[in-house]
Amino acid sequence: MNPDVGLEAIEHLGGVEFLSRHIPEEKDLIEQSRRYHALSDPLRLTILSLLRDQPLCVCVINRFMHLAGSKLSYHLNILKESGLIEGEYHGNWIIYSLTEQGRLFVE
Amino acid sequence: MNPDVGLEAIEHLGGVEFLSRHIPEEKDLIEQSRRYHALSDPLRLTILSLLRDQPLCVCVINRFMHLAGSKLSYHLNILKESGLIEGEYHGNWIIYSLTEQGRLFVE
DNA sequence: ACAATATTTCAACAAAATTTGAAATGCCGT
DNA sequence: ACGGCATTTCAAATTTTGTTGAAATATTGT
Repeated sequence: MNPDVGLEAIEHLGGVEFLSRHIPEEKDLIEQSRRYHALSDPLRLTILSLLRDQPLCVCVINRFMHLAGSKLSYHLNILKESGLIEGEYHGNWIIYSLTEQGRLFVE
Repeated sequence: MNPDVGLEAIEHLGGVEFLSRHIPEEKDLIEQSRRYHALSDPLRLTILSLLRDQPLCVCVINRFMHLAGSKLSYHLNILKESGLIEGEYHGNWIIYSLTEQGRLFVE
């Protein structure tokens, strides 16, 4: 037995399989969910906000965040791996900045 | 010792605390990360896509997804709790649809 | 009130993400 | 090459999230 909402409209269009017409491919779903996962933590969202107007080194970020170094590093790495930020050595420090992708999610 | 990038520009504007000027409040950070968490799973993204063009009952969603009922229910609940979908009984079935918020993340 | 179906809830378990502190690495100045 | 600082890496412990199957709840039709 079927509900009175939603199914007929689909059945006469080609059945349940027709529903798949807008579903992204598996690999895109995985990439997308990976990016959302990177955004799914308050600490990481804070880091993105900090980088909004200028690149910053880890030490300055942490003047603000007050985390164990390894913890901050862990979160920076997740943001980096998902393509939201990038980091580069300048002398003794690593300066992180938003990528173009990352910028899409700030502000 | 401080890096040659990022800090002075901040120091003379009011120090590290000035960085906080764009950081959302804690409760907003938590709500935001909660929403992103809901989006951080391929199954859940698939459900949102399925609902793109029409509300659907759980049974029709599952004709497509082929999940254990309790598993589908678990994911539906996460989407609902984060405000991306809403469900309502129509007769024997619960019909889920995208909320306005949810619509922002589909397509 | 009862049977039948759709869906959710619950508790136990499994898997994945996060935290922690110690050790390693990278870059600079001497 | 060495010493010092910034940052990362690693493995173990902890916490959170996701899965499973059984039992509970909700709704309709009789």
